[in-house]
Amino acid sequence: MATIREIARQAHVSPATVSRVLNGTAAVDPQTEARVLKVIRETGYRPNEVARSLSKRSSRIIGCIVPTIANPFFTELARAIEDESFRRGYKLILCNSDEDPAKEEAYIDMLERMNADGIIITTTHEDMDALIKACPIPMVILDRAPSQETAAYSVRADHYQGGRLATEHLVDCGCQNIVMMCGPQKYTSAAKRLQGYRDVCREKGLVPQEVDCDFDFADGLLKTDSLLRQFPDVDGILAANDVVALSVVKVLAAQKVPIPDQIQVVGFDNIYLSQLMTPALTTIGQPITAIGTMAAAIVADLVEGQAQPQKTRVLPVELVIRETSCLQNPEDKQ
Amino acid sequence: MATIREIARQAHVSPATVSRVLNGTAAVDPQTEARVLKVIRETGYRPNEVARSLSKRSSRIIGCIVPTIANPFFTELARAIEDESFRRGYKLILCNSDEDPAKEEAYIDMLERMNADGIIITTTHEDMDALIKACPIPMVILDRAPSQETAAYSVRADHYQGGRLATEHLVDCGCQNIVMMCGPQKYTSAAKRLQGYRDVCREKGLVPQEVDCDFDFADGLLKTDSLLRQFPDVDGILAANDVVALSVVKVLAAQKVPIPDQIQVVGFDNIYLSQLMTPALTTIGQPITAIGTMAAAIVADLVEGQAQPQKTRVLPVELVIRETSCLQNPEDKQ
DNA sequence: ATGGAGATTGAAAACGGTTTCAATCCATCC
DNA sequence: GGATGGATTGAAACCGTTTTCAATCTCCAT
Repeated sequence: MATIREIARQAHVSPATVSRVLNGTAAVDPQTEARVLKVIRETGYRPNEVARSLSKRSSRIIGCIVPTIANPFFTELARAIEDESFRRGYKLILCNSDEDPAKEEAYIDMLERMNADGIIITTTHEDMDALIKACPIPMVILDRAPSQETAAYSVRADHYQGGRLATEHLVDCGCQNIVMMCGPQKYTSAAKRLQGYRDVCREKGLVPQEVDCDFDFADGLLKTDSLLRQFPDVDGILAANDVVALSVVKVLAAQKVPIPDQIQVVGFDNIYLSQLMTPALTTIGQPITAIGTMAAAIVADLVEGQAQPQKTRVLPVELVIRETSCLQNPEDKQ
Repeated sequence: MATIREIARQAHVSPATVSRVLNGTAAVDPQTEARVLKVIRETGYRPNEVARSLSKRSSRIIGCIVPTIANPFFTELARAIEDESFRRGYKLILCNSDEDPAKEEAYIDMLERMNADGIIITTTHEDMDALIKACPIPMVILDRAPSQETAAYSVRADHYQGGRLATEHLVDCGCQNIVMMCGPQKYTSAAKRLQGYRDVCREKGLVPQEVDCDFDFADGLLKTDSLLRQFPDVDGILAANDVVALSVVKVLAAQKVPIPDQIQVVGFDNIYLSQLMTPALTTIGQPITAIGTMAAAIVADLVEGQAQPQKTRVLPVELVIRETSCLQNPEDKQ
């Protein structure tokens, strides 16, 4: 691989001049420029990105850390982030934390040492604030709410409203015995949804019934099973997310419980898959693409020194009614 | 961020010595070492990875390029690759080519310029051989077969055998009118499966019936629809992959076609999702984790200068029978 | 002719590590 | 007592860019 000095030698100029034509950082005589470009073209020279990063202390790399790429919600998010990053001229490094704070820290450390320009992270750390404070480069929090004081940048959907919408919908569908499968409460997203559920229950005079559940298939299967045993009269299930909802539907189908006739199910996220399942899933839709795009745009702006006026962006959710729930007809009501 | 020279100054040694204790590349006096380590600990010094890469012309980064992270097959593969890479001390950069050869080349270019140590790629390039030849760093081809001459490293499942197994299974299930939804024939994986299908058809005296289909949900929905119109008597569908099979099942369910009673379906890949669908999918299982682990192990070995004796690894597939197919009972046979 | 101003250019110093090479020190061996 | 040799160490070059700073050149107004 040729170096810039080699190009300079062949074009009878200094490396500085080659750098200038490469980056357009200063005017160079058109004739000289043509000569340099010719040599570059002929040799197929490509500047070494590492040397460039070292010199500029910037790599045009954005790191993205998610709990797990196995959840389609995060891969769809990552796709949106990548698209926007790419559009703005950044490369994206996608990292899996496996919900392991240590691995998460290791990746942050790695990214900083690679001169990454920014980090977009859905942290699983209990102490989000410490993380943010310790990070010397722009960071935006995805899908989680940092505590007020840190005033970190964050983009997320309105999970509280989502919890409310889902619960209200099940009530509208005639459910009397709604059980919520709560995601891990250390995540603000899960906590907010639960809060929305509880508030609606109180308003409607229902007693909240809750089951803890991780955000994955395996635990979804397990917890659905125990849920059915613990609450034999359940007629509505609010799944922790779509992936869990899929497990719920799976277990119900295996037990020949008719959906939505006996039990109605609502998911959360509206991943692409939710419309392809059989039956198609009623769910709370997050604007996944908008969240990802916005997060990437914010880091890019920060990297380029454009201060963002608004630090916290909470995007609206929407109820998407499909086949796992059924609005009660007025005449059915006694 | 402190530099190595700063540490050297504080520890009253030269940068060379600090480097030596950091890397263990040469013996240093225990007392000196202790002094250096103390300073490192106190300052929280972390070596700059970029400078290190530049100097060593190696970054301990492995690039992984897949067509799309939206297909769970590739995310599961990526997870396995990441785990093995991580275990061997490499970072993984995951890139989406979107099945766009230009984007693919751009990523390869980027990786080379970042001093990536190796590349694992599921290429969508028609001319795989040119790609491989042009790449100055270790590369292993995933899920595709390079042409004999290049003798590039590759890891893949036995797609031909998979095509055969699936077809034979449908025949065993009593299907007389099997239609294959072929993936894009420019991919050797799709071509091999088709070949397996055709061979079994010939052996069994069936006439092959084929429909072209991309490897994604959207096209799966579209092509299932046209398939049903084109072949009204179809009683067995061989989907291009599990993702397409999911679409097939979706369309059949929407049209109230009973599965497997009227039409039986077999997928390909055995992604995690296939067991969670309703009905659970009969499919040809690829050893996804083994493929990923092996690919990562091979690049790592190559990077570390251990020549691999065997360039091509073809791993076995297996038939996984679930609910979308039904073996014919002997007594049912007339 | 002279003095700037502005346009081009190159030398050299970064950036923050690693590595080669030679120097120094000290113990050991004839 | 001097030669030998191994263990430690540091100076300096190097990796391949960018960037600062000063030098040179050109052109034009005075």
